[in-house]
Amino acid sequence: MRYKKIKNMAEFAALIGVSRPTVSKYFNDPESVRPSTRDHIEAALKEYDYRPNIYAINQNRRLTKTIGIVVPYLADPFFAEIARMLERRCIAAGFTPSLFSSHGEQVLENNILDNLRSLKPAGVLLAPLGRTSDRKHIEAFCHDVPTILFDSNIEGVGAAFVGSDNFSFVSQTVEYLSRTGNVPCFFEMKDPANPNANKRRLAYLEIMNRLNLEPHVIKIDGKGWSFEEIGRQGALKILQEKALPTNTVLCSNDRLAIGFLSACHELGISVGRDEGCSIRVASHDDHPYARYTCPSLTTAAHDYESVSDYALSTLFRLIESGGRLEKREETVFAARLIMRDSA
Amino acid sequence: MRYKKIKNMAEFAALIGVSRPTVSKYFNDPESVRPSTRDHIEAALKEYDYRPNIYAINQNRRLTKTIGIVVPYLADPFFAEIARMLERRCIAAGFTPSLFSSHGEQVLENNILDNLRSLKPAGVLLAPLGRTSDRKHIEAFCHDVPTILFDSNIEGVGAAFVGSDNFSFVSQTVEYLSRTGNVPCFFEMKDPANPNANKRRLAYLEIMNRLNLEPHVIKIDGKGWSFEEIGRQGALKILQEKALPTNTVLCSNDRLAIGFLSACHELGISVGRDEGCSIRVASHDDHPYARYTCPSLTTAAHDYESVSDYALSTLFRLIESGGRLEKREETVFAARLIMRDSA
DNA sequence: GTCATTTATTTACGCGCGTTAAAAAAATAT
DNA sequence: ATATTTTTTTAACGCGCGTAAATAAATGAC
Repeated sequence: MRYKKIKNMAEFAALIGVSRPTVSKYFNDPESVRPSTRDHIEAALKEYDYRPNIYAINQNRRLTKTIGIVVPYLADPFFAEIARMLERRCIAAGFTPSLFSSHGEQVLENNILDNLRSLKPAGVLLAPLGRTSDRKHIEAFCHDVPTILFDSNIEGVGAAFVGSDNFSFVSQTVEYLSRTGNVPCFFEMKDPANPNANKRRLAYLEIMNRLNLEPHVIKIDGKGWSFEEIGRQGALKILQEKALPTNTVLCSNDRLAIGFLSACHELGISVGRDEGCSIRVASHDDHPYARYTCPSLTTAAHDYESVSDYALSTLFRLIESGGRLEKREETVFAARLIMRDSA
Repeated sequence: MRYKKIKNMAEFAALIGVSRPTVSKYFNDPESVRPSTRDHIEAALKEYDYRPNIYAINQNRRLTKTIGIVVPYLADPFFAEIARMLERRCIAAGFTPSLFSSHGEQVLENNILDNLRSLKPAGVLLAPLGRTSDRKHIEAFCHDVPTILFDSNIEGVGAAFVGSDNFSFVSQTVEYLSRTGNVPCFFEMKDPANPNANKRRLAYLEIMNRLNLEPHVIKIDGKGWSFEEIGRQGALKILQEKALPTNTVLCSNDRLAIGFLSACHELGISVGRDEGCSIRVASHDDHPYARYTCPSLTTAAHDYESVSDYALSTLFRLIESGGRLEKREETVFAARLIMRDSA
């Protein structure tokens, strides 16, 4: 590395004895220049440290090499985990991921999309807030920017949706639970923000109906994204009132279940599939911490890998085809039952 | 909102009957134009939707209004939580936060810093990987970009460090544990990536020495960022070998403790401060999930609020003073003991 | 060694905005 | 009404790079 600081591409090109357009070509696509000049430039890049001004580069480009990733709540390890996978794959594909969290608020989601639009990203992967999203705003955004929705679907918005098959989650847990013990009741928030929650309840009702079993849905109060606390409070109430219709509880998602387990422990109620236990708890998502609850949580796992892989490959396809897909695609991946100790 | 799309500032200015330099002035500082013209422009902005091209804006600026936030591992809820607070405060202060995760890898940390440099951010908040960081690379970065380190300190690097006082964490937990029961042994990873871990061990040794108690440090194998699994495996080994020197375990951090609790449950060992329990477990961080473990985890809490507030206000001070502080500052905040059920 | 082909150079313009200096206009003071 | 101050306008240049056309040089096939 040499001392002198290089101001711009012209200076760099002059310094190494190559014309500026050639250097420009190199940065746009290293394969587009002759191997000998490529080597020459690359050797020079090691010597002097020069990086093109990205703002100048992007000013004229209609699209950049940025990919926006928007999640509703990054402090939720589920989204942190999927964001991690998406980021890595973007980098591997030569794009620059840019990560945003809506922190559960519509205003922020809208602001993020506004900012994102002016970043002129090649494409965007958006996991919307769900029920609290500003549908029109998102629609307008998707109209201008190639966008794939993931996790939460909004009918008709975005070029495609990639997510998990809620029916498959619930059918597996319900079947498993009813084959191994008592019939499960369904434990969920009264007004869930996430549309998947509604799908899961409907799936529960349908499956119970098919199996000719009586369904019980327990709806608890609470809003926001503190699902563990909401689950805990809801569970405390139900358990203290002894209002649990069966000894098997199927939570809508793992974070509620974590709260439920916490409440059980507080009240001295033993949870698990063992003889001595008085209650079974299962749920959905396979949250990164579901393995470490006490007892470990029986749940239905997202196919994280497939969802993130497919979301990104769909986005690349969308980008390559100029931002339009023939028709809106919806792809969901089946869950995998993870049998642990809680049920 | 009108139909026609506005290409650039000149077009917008012409459309609303104001000169382009005035519009430019307005965007740089709305206060710098006469109230009447300000109102006029703002009314027009509601009517037509025009946003200046950020790439053109930033091309000539030496510094942008971006603030980079870099954390070592975003899938760790601790960092997700602090990142959330930092982002919100940046937005409130009129900056645009840009969040990056090193995913535990040196290569990625270096790449992020390289990219960040060319983003010309007004300032950067960096929580480095720690032991696995490339010190020279970070040093070079800090030389060019106003940077505040947080969470993990690297001696002499960056304009300032803001974090938590590890000694205060450990002194409180150790005192509490030894006053309420048996003497604690210290449970940690053999080669912790995070420098705080070393400080915590040293603090433990010193405090035990002061209290005239015999220290026991248990070092377990494992590398990477899967602390829960590492803690679980380590605990299983120790517990099965019955190699625990006392019935009170102080884990270096909450994620290890979560793994420890999981192992205890698997082996049927009851954890808690109650009579019937055979072991007590405590730790440090007050991880967002520490409240929901079974039993809930007694721990020492970071002062998240103060750390993030102070880190950002220091950064703003640094930015205002042109990227240099008189001398490198180190600020640490005391912990707060959170007494729950595990010890 | 010649000719066709590929690759590099020269020259020049454009992008959208920051910025500045001088001139003009508007607001305020006298 | 005039002088003074403040604000806006006009005109013009620069930033760092993309890109296109014409020209020159290097390469490769025969």
